Amino acid sequence: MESLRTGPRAVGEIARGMPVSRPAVSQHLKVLKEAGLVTDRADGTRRVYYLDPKGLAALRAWLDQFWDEALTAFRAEVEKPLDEEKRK
Amino acid sequence: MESLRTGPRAVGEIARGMPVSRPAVSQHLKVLKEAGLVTDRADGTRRVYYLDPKGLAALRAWLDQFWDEALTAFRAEVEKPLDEEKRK
DNA sequence: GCTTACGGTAAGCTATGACTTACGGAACTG
DNA sequence: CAGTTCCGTAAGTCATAGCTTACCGTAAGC
Repeated sequence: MESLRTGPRAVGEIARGMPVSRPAVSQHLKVLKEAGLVTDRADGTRRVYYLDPKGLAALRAWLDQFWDEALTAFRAEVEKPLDEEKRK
Repeated sequence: MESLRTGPRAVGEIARGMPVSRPAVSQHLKVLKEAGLVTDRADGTRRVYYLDPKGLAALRAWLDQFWDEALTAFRAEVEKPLDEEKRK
């Protein structure tokens, strides 16, 4: 995903900058595609992959909500002062 | 982490709602703690864990930046029109 | 002081994630 | 229509993530 951050790339192109084989990259991309995080497009014999904004948005939305809930709970915890200690 | 979303919890308390053993939960918490995503506090013989806002914030910041860069690249790609096809 | 509740850590097992090599198919190239 | 490039998938290997059981320390209750 880091490789795709700056734009579309073909499989072999990605693999060249990686310490792993091309098939390994293909397998990664397959998983990411199933997860909705990347999409691909044919370009001759090459296959160009790029990030899927929808997937990223979903991830962001999830994290944002998680963040909100956690922060709310955190505040509630802080502003729940003394009496707690007693009735343990 | 989902278990801690709504507030602090003790280890055993978390484990009870999980399909795994208590030590397994302890190990998860250890990793999360090393990652800076949770913190803990002693409470008698119990050990209470809660989300670490700092860690969450860092995660959010990373994802936000990733998102920005990706979206910028995405726009640039779309607004890069015809002439590309020719000089392949 | 004994016992009981709670958790961290060690040791060991197993499923599987992540890689590799090998192969085959699709699309351009001359 | 051969040869080349690019890629996906199959099959097999290996390291280890993630669990379990067992054990030990520490705090609290009676």
